[in-house]
Amino acid sequence: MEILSGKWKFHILGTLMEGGKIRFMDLLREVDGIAAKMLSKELQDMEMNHLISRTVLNTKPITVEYEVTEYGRTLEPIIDEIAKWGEAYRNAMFKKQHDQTSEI
Amino acid sequence: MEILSGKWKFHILGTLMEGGKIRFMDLLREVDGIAAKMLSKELQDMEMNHLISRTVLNTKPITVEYEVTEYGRTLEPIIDEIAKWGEAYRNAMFKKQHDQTSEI
DNA sequence: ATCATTAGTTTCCAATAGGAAAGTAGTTTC
DNA sequence: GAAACTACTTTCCTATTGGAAACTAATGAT
Repeated sequence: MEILSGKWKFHILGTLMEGGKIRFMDLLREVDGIAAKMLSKELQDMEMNHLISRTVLNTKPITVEYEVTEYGRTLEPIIDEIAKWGEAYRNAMFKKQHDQTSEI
Repeated sequence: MEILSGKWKFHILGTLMEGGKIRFMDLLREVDGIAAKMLSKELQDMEMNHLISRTVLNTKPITVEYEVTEYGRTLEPIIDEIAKWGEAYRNAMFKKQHDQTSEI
């Protein structure tokens, strides 16, 4: 699943799946810790893969709404399965202080 | 799922799940395109996360067998769900020539 | 002695990922 | 006219990822 690669796509997609249509700035606030550049890049990425749709609204300051597409919804079983796993095995935390992505 | 991050973990885990116990050199041959360094690193990573086990056998030239642990097996629903998705939506390839993560 | 096979490790390097901060541009409010 | 809000983009920089190739070390075969 290279289409879900990167640090943020799962979180963004999860947020959009439970929240429906969400504007850029609201995503920036809801996805904790993400920078504008990353959010923009990840959204473009997922839009290119047709997982989400982008709609520009002609409001006072323009706003842009993002939404999971029908195609993106087909990923829900996977996202759900992962969420389920997370809940079930979160307690079995086998990570240690010198975590695997770094050196000894 | 940072524990399944990287280019190879899914492939290695999938191979081990269907193949049972597999030796290093056999994995190197079965996981197409992987370099020894990467295989070694990813196996260590997954061993640290208790997804697989490593067993040294005292054969003529020593051999090392890798196997999915009981804990690693708990990821099977996720792997299966992803495989299912891949089969169902492989045809809907929305990736274009100037693709963001790979080449053509 | 040299080669092959086992399971790695080491080195060197290029490409990608990711973050902080500032900038752009249009509109509206004070 | 300055500040604020929208949605980004740009720049600069560091860290991580990943690959190719060579190397180590033990053992066995030719």
